Amino acid sequence: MDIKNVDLNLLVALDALLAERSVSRAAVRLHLSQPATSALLARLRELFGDPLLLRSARGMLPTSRALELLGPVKQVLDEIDAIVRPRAAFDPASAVHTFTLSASDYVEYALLPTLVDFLEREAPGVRLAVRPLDLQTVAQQMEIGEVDLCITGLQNAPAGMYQQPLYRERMVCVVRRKHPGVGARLTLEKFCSLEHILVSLRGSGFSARIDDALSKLGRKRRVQLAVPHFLLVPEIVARSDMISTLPERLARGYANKLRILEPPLEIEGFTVGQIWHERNQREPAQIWLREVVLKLAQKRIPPRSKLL
DNA sequence: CGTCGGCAAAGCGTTTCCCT
DNA sequence: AGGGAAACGCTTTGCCGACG
Repeated sequence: MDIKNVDLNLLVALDALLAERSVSRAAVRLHLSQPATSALLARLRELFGDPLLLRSARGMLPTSRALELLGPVKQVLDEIDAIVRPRAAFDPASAVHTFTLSASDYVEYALLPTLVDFLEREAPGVRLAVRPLDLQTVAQQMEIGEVDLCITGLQNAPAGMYQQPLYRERMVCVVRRKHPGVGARLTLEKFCSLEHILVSLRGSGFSARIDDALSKLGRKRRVQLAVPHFLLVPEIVARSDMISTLPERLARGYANKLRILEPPLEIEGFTVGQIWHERNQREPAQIWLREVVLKLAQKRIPPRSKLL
C-alpha cells in the first residue's frame, strides 16, 4: 500500500467512529451526513481488511484490530494537527522552552543575571543554554538552528542576519585599588608606561584599535597579555600592577577591587546588539525573547556616575 | 512547448427507503 | 431508532486535441 493512495481524512473518520462507536454520532462530529459517514466506514473496512465496527445488541462494537489502531491513529492526528494549526502566541507563564544564546562572557556578565532573574519570575518553564561566542561559526550555528540569538558587539555581526542595537557601551581603564603608580588622574604618559592586558575575542594579536589611536599620537603601549575572555581580566588586574581597558559595565561590577579611570585618550566604545537568523524572524517565542532582552538591556543602563 | 477548452470518469456528498 | 444501500447530482480530475 502506498501512502499517497490513502486519503488521510479516512483516519479522521476512523478516529471519530472509534471514539463515538456510532456512525450517526461520528457523522455529527465530522459535520457529515450519516450515509456519508457510513460510506467512509466502508472504505476504512476495505483499507484495513477488517470490519472495524460490528453491530451488536448494545450498538457498534470495535474489533480488536480497531482497538489496536485507536492509539496510533490518535497520535498521528495530534501530530498533524500540531503541524497545520496556526502558531499560538507565546505564553511565557506556561511555555516549556529552551533558548540557546551565544554571547561573550562580558555579555553574559552584563545581561545574564537580569535575564535569568526575569525568566525565573515570568517564565518558569523557559530554560537557557549559553554557548561561548565563536565568531567564526556563529552564523552557521544560527542558520542550522543550533543558536537562537547571538548577543555581541555589532561590529562583530555576521552578514545577512537581522540585528538590533541594545545599548551603547563605553570603555574605561582599570587598575588595582592600591596601585602605587597611578594617581587620581591617568595621564597618557602613565597609560603608555604600564603593562597592558588586552582582550581579543578572536584570540589573535596584541593590538587593538587603541593602538591605532596611540600611534596617531606618536605613542605606543606594551601589551603583556592577550586573553580571549573578559572575566579573567579584573582578577589579574586586581593582583598585579597591570592596566586594562574594559567595557564600563564590567569594570563597575568589580569596583570593590579595581579603580576605574577615565582613559587619557579618545577610545571608541561599541554598540551591543542582538543578532538572529531569518528563520527566527516570525517565531512567536523568538520574538518574545528578543523583546525581553531589549527591555532588560535598556533598563540596565546605569546613570553616568562620576569616575573615581 | 505550454495553455486552454471539452469530455468522460471518478469521487464524494445528499436524499430516500429498507432492514435489523 | 439507527445503520446500510441505492439512486442521484454536483464537483473534481485526468485525458486529449486545438491553438498560439
